[in-house]
Amino acid sequence: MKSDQENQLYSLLRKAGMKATPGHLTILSFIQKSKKPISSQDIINGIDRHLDPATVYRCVTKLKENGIIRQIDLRQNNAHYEFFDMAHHHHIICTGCGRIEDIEDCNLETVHQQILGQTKGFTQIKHHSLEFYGLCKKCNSKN
Amino acid sequence: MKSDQENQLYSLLRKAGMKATPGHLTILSFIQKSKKPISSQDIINGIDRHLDPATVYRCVTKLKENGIIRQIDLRQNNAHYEFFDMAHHHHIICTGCGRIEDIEDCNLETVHQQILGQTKGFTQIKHHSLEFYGLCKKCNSKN
DNA sequence: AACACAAACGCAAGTTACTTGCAATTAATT
DNA sequence: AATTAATTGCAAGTAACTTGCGTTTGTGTT
Ligand SMILES: [Mn+2]
Ligand SMILES: [Mn+2]
Ligand SMILES: [Zn+2]
Ligand SMILES: [Zn+2]
Repeated sequence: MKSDQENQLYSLLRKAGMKATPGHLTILSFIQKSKKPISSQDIINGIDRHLDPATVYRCVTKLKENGIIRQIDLRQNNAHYEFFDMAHHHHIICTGCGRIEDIEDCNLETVHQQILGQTKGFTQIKHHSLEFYGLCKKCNSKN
Repeated sequence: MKSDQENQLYSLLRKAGMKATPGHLTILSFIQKSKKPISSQDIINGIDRHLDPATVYRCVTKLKENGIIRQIDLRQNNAHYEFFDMAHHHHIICTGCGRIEDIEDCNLETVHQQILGQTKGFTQIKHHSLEFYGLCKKCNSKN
C-alpha cells in the first residue's frame, strides 16, 4: 500500500522516462521535503535508507538532466538543488549564517530582450541565475 | 626599471594593505590581462613564472578578501575571478562552448529595496550575483 | 508468471580541486 | 643593517566527486 506522495513521485519519474528505483524515489522525496536547496552531501547524510555516495551523485545528475530538480549556486563549495515544481524564483542568502529565503518577483524575462539587443555574439537566452547576498536580522544585530 | 603597469599594481596592493610579492603581482597581472573571468587552475597553468598551487590559492583568497578581485560563479566546477576595477556588471555564458560576454546594464539596486520590503528575515543586501545562460551564434547555428 | 535486457546499484579505486602544517625566505618597517 | 610578520614551497592531507566493473533489479514483452 503506497501513500499518495509515493504514487505522485512514481508517476513523475515514469513520465520523465526514468525508472522508479529506491535511489530515485528516496532522493527525490528527500529533496521535496526540504524547505531549502540542499547539496548531494546533505542527501547522503540525511536520508534514512542507506545509499552509496556514488549512487546519490549519479541519481542527482539524472534528476537534474530530466528537469525534475534544478541546480542552485549559493557560493558554497558545492552545488545545491531544489524540487522543480514551483514558480520561477530566486533566493536571498545570509553571508553570516547561510539562512536562505525565496524571492518570488523576477521581471528578468523582459530584460532578456534588452540584452539580446545589446549583444552581438548571442542569439538566445535559455535561463538565468540570480542570488542576493546580505545579512539576516540575527546576524545583523550580532555586529 | 619598472613598467607603468607594474607600478600601478604595486600601489594598488600597498593601498589595500598587502605586500607587493611576486605571487601577488604575478597573479594580479595575469587576472588583469585576461579578458574574461578565470579560475585558480587557469592561473596555475597560465602564468610564466612558476608558483606553487598552494601559493596561488592563498594569494587568490587574499586578493578577494581585500576587494582587488571579485568572484564570479559560472556553473563550472570551480570559482572564477575577475579584476575589480570596472563598473558593476554581469555576464552571459554560452551553455554550448563557454563563450562569455559582459552585460553592462543592471538596475537591480532598485530591486534591492523591493526585496527588503518583501522579506521578514533580512535587513540588508550586500551584493547580488546574476548570470545569463544561452547560446552564442556559433553554437546556435550548429544545431 | 517467467524471460530478457537495459538501467541502476554497491563497492573499490581513482581524480580533481583545494587546504593545512611547517620550516625557510623575503618584503616592509625601523 | 636589524627586526618581524607575511609569504612561499614542499609535502601531506582532505573533501567532493567520478569511473570501472560485476551483480542486482525494474520494466516491457512474452
Ligand atoms: Mn527556492
Ligand atoms: Mn566581466
Ligand atoms: Zn544570518
Ligand atoms: Zn557557444
